[in-house]
Amino acid sequence: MRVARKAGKSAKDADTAVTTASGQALNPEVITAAALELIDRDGLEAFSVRNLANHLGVYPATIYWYIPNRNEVLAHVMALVLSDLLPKVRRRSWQLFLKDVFCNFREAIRQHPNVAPLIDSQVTSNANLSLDLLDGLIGALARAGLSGDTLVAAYNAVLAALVGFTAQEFAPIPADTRDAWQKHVDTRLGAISPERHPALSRHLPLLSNRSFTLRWQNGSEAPMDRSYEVYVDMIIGGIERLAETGSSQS
Amino acid sequence: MRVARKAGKSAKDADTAVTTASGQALNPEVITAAALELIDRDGLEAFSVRNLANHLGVYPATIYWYIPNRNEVLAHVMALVLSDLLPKVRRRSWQLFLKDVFCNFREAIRQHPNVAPLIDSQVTSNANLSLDLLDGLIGALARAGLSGDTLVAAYNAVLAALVGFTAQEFAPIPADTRDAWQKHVDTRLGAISPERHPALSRHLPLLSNRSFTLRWQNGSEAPMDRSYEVYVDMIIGGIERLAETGSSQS
DNA sequence: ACCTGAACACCGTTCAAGT
DNA sequence: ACCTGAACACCGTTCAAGT
Repeated sequence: MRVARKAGKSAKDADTAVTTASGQALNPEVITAAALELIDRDGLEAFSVRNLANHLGVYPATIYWYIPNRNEVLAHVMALVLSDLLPKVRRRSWQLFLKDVFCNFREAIRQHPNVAPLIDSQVTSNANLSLDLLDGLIGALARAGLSGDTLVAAYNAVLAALVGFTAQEFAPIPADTRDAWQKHVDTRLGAISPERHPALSRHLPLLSNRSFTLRWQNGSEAPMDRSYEVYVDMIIGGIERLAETGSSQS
Repeated sequence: MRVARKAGKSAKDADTAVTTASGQALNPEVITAAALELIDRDGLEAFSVRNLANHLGVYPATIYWYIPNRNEVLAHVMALVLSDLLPKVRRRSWQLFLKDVFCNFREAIRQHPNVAPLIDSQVTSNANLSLDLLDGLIGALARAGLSGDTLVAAYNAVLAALVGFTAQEFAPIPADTRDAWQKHVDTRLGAISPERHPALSRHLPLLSNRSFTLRWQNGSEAPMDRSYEVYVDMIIGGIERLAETGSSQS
């Protein structure tokens, strides 16, 4: 099973050794890039340190010489995916700045949807968002006229909103959901009866596969562009209103 | 290691057999409750089907007779945690209805913070939110005057907002973050220099440990009540504005 | 300094066999 | 119908040993 490793010529292995076959250019960056590649290709569930090592043509323990544990590998992957969120254009209104960040974030995840489940665990805790970005966000809120506790609240609202929608939009949907849903829709007179759930059954045709918890495809197959636009406008509008009312309300 | 199982009297095992020692009252509900208990006590990372079986005084394979796989167990756990979100009081304004749901959701997770990482994967995909709740939410948006695509967008915004903040607030924070943060703060003149990050370094004292990505404790230790209030008001205010402008804007 | 080779202590899940 | 007992094919991580 583990043959012809250093030679790296074996065509038996599905993965071709990427680096160490030639020179020992192994380093955290190479490892992170390879990890993202694997996750993009095979999904997060299939990812393991052992697969990663295999893909790099190296023994598992080698990974640990560069990165201390699996979680840290995933943190690096998230940092890579989210490394380029800062809007390029300078000196725009704070509203447009925020809008750009929201769009960039979603776009970044859209190009690597399989990392979506990592957003909450990796973004919030360890700062994988660059300090430049955080500074930009806080600066935007300050320019909006916020300060003190209200600025703190607005910052948290923005960050919650930033990751919340996208994390869900691209969250993987269990394979059996499609069938389970089919059953639900078929027995609509049962579980989703007009008497018990009037609003739901009335608007179901409209919401079907276009809404969270009422869909069987995720954002990769069924994007939610319009909803995201409305959502972002809601957040920005909310900040505007917060700035108008002032930071006086307890 | 696996001794005196059916007798269930062994005090060597840290876990006391819960059910099957007496009668075989084993069923999905009992299993789910036991799983939640374990997750509450030991955290999600320590949870395994084998531990669960052990805790129930039963062999791992037994679990699979009632619930087909590990993910399904976790789905049941989420359904249990989120089973009681619907506001009791009837006939209030749609604004108050939404506010109640937001508060109930956060409160439910606050009582079982260790399930926070499951929110995105389990809530969005499989409908662990009851149909009653979904109907209530859609009904509230309809009462707000929304319809068509705008209602869809608003529904998605509400659901994204509902789970986004809380999932993050109670997300577990890696053990080493505290130290890593300490280092960051110590070298503030380095990484967080006033020249490079003016807004961040200016407001850092205010944001420190009170904001996402700038904290070393999660919502269990450092709650974010005020931010959540502002956040919820932003969302509800956004829906109001959306209803006023009508569903005309493309 | 960097990597091998093997081991340790776990997993989720399956399956024949018991009752 | 319900559970045992053991196995299969994996994990993350550690560590002595090589170079």
